[in-house]
Amino acid sequence: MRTSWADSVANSASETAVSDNNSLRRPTRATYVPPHLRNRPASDTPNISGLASESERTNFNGTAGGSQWSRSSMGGGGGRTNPEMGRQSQVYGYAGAGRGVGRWNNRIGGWDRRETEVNPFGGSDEADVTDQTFSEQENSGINFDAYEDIPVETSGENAPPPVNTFSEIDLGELLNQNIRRCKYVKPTPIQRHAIPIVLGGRDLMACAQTGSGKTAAFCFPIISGIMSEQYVQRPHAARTAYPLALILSPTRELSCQIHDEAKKFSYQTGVKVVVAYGGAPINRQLRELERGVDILVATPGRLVDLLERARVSLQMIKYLALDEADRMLDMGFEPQIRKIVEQMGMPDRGMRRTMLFSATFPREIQRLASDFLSNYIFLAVGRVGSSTDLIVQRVEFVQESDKRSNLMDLLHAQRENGVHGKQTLTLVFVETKKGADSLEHWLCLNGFPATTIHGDRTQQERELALRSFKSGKTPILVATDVAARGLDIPHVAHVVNFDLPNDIDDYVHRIGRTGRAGKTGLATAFFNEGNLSLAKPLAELMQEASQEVPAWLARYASRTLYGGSKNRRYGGGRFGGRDFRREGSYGRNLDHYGLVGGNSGSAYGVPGNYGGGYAPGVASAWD
DNA sequence: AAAAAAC
Repeated sequence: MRTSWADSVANSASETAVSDNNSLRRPTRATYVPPHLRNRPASDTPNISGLASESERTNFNGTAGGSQWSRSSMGGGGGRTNPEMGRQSQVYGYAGAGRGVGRWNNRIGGWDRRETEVNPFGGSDEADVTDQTFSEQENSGINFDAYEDIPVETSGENAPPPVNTFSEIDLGELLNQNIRRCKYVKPTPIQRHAIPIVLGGRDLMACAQTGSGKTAAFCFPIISGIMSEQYVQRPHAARTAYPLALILSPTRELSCQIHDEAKKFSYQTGVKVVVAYGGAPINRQLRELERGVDILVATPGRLVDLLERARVSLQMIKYLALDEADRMLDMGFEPQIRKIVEQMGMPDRGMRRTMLFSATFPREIQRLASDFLSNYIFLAVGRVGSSTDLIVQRVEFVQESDKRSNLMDLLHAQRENGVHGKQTLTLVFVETKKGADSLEHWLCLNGFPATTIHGDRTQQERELALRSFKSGKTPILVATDVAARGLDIPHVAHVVNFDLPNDIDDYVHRIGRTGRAGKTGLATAFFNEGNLSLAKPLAELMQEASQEVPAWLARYASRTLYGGSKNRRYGGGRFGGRDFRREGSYGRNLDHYGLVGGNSGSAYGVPGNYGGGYAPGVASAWD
């Protein structure tokens, strides 16, 4: 039987007192103090247990808490009494704590770091939270009824059902407050499905379009889970940090961005988020870690460093999330990730919750990834106007030697058509770091303020470049693939693939830097004989996104002999991936992703505009 | 073949 929340508070407080007297039986272990109870003077103890009585909790579980949230955030529609709420509250043991903490925090001043916590919602910061700001998207004319038609595939045993509103999920009042502060009115499709799956204790491999709210989808269950697990004990070694959750991403800037988001979601919850990445002074990161960490956001290299110095231990990890998971498991990263997950003391799969997220998930990477997962749910979710619908894609045939003058033409046209007062940002992708520097130099010489971001620049230069671009000071950013994934840069109107990538997945991620937050975007690609291997997948992708495929590109595509193993899912499919575990019965010739939808399994939601495959030779689950 | 990721 569970002890009550009030008991646990009293227990932790008294055990802390014992520990202070040096008479604890296990001197290397201190009782875990829940994040929201830390740094609390002992003299306040009597007040605590009195606050969250059993009756208050019952009251909260029944109607008060739920309807309060529903009323303020959902209008009248979300206020129905949900018979499941009581049960969920029992399961997660959180509802009562949420209310108790809220009142408690009002009474007690100066005991918690929350008093000095910088308000991440202050000032202009608030305007930055637009990616999932549905009120804004509604204003921009998106038809939200179309969400009903979003193709969703879930596979795996007994997937917890999706929810339609945040109020159906018992995330806790403090987190709910932050969700409101972020102006998230309604969960995005990936959030509707992913959050119940993880809160239900299941592992997850999730495939969802760029800009569809993945960060919140893995942060919410982590934060909620950490707040509701009151009885966890963490060892304390003087200089070793024991995070409960680890979020890994492939670039430093993306880790920073996730950290910033996670700070918003955990504001005033007492859940501590720390970021660690290379290229920045390690001492500041070490100090932050020493002050305590619940959620560690990191890039792999720096994390390995910290683990080898024994400044971080993964022994207490309860949640592991890999963002851009397919990149994290590709050839360059996989050994490092395997080391972190399998050889550095992290609890085995099954003893932790593991979440893998990306917009793309090649089959061979899925196979690798399944090593890290336990009886997982595979989830593929498209979204309204999947980013490729919001993005107009153009391909021009441009010889290598003509690329610069062609870019110049684009930029001049843009400058002439530009609306004054409205910042137009252009992101130019090139293949190499040297190429980035040289193109930036040339652009500046020719009167176009540009900057560049790539792995040969110092971290300071990289961050300065990103800031300068975001602010519009240098409205052109020349980038390598370091900027291809995950970065949420508002107001990018135009992505130019000056050099096309060799992998269609990289193309998908690159163009996903525009067309965000319900805005439309333009993506222009320069194609020549050097990109022949991309002809077929690119033509298929464009066809699938209802883009105009130039006749010359279609010819290249049909001539391509490559087909085979590099064959992709875009021909005839919609966005999304397919669970590689389900491919046995289809025959091995199916493209390496498979397709969302089809007539099998639990897939549902058929978009009305499906127009058939581009290339007749490509297998489709619809055929 | 290139890019990213530690000092």
